[in-house]
Amino acid sequence: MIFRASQLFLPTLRDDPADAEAVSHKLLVRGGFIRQVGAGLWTIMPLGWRVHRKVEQIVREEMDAIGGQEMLMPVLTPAELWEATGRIKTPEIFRVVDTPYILPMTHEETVTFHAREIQSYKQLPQLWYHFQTKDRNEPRPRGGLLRVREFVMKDAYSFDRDEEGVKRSFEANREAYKKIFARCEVEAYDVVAESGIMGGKFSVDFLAPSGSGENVLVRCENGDYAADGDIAEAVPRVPTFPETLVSPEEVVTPGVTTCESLAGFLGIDLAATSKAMPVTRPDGSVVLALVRGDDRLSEMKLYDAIPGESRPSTDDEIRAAFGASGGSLGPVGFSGEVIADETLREGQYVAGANKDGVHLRGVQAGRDFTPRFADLREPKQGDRCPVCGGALQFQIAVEVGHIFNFGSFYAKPLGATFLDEDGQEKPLLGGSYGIGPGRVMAAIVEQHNDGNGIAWPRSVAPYDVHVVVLPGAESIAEEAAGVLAAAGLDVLLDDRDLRAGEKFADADLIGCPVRVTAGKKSLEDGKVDVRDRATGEEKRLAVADLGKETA
RNA sequence: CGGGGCGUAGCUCAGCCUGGUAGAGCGCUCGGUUUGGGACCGAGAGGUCGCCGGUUCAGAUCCGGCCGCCCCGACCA
Repeated sequence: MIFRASQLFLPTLRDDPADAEAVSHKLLVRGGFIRQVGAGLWTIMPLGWRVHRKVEQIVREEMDAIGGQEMLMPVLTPAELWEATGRIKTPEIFRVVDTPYILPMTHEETVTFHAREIQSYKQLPQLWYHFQTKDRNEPRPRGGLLRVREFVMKDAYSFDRDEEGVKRSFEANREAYKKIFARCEVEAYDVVAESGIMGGKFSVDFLAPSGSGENVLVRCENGDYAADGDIAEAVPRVPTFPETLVSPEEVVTPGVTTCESLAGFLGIDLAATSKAMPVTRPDGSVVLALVRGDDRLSEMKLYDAIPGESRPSTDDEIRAAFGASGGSLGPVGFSGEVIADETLREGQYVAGANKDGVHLRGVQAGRDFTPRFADLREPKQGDRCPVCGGALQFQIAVEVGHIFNFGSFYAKPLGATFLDEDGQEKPLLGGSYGIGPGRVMAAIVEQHNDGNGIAWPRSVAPYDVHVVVLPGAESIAEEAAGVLAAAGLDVLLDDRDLRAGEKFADADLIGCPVRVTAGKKSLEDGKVDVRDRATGEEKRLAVADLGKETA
């Protein structure tokens, strides 16, 4: 089909929007793909919607290929379904005031409501999906389409009779997702997002390296390890220890309150010091967390390691529990629980002495204090791969997909059971699989752009070919567009009354994969310029040859 | 929710400190010259300076409150 730019709503901007930071945010707004309505609220404009629909179609085809059945569940949802599962207390849920409805963040409750019609193991497995609006009262939307409060999500739900089936469904979806991202030309890695805890539940994130995003992808240079930075098990370097002591020795360290200044003062390796962070549990007890001096404590890992809702201790609590203040805390002589990072199992470290201005050398776990060990450190640049010891790369990434095994979490409270072969009534075992096409769009732009604009992969480009019409060459441009359209391509025909430079700039910005230019030269030789947006390669082709060359 | 920043024409911004007739560039409309990488000349249209209140003869400007948006952090099935 041919689409005439002169008649389209294609508002491109010359300048970056003032409030944009992320490349995808800038380019999608400048190119007229999206416009902001409020914080985290975006209209996808006609041009952007063409891309969105192409991403959707790829997702649809791959979901159908693994037996997915498309349906449509309503946005407006009875709150009672969410009361049944306890998720009603989720703070991000929008409630519709003075009604018994909510605007849900996802559809597990609703889909499980329907799964109650499944009676027998003979009907399993099932895989259902829809593309539907999700509303989430995000505390902080950001980065254009990267994090929003309302968006269309493809969410799929599987139901199985046993763990083996769950695993098959999960893996089928994982493979489908890999194909989806490959077809969209998004470089994405599936990484374990959470493992082995909470009753066998697990989930996998798909992370796309990007110029901006909210996740950190940790990846081994040899390709045998990839993880979300939040949970990556990276191996830190081995410290250079000073000479071993038979028991801890006090050393006076006036005014030394940081590990860096401590290491400098003593002339030792920063990695041979330890850092203490006290937290207070709901019952008022103080727990001391210990990591190596060159590491950062992961608060997320720490709070995961302590049951209940803990928080950093106040100065008063610290003084009461340790008899010293912030910079001089240590595990020796502390009566409460100590949680130490795994790195502290071996070796002797310098730690605070619980006296202001004094530290202890030669402090050894197991001998001088008895900690509980846990992984508490944040992985960092320079760490090695836990599989092969290779160098780890750290990249900012966008979470483009998330697949989740939730077991009977929803089926039990909602009473979605089936009769198994053995005559037993059992809860259905479920999984959910989410992709946001809008976020995928943003990730594609993050990965496919240059100084002039977007370079869409062919599979998701808003139009296949952008035909630039220069003055005098109107008829040959029409002819070229006709040949391309006859070959089954969607053609954006830029017939606007603008200068060549502006049309070229818009073509680069909008980023259709192929640009065809018809100008005065074309009148002489009947040929047009065909330029590849991504590589910049240009060739001159006869109009009649266009279809076969660019299809 | 904590920290920082911003709000003036469709867009990007200046003016505010030091109160006195609201500006520039781009875009838009009309006319003309141009036309293979964001041209030029001329004439125009376009603004309750985020909102409310206060101080003042006088508020875009000073003071107070509120709202909105962006960035960092917390949070993120």
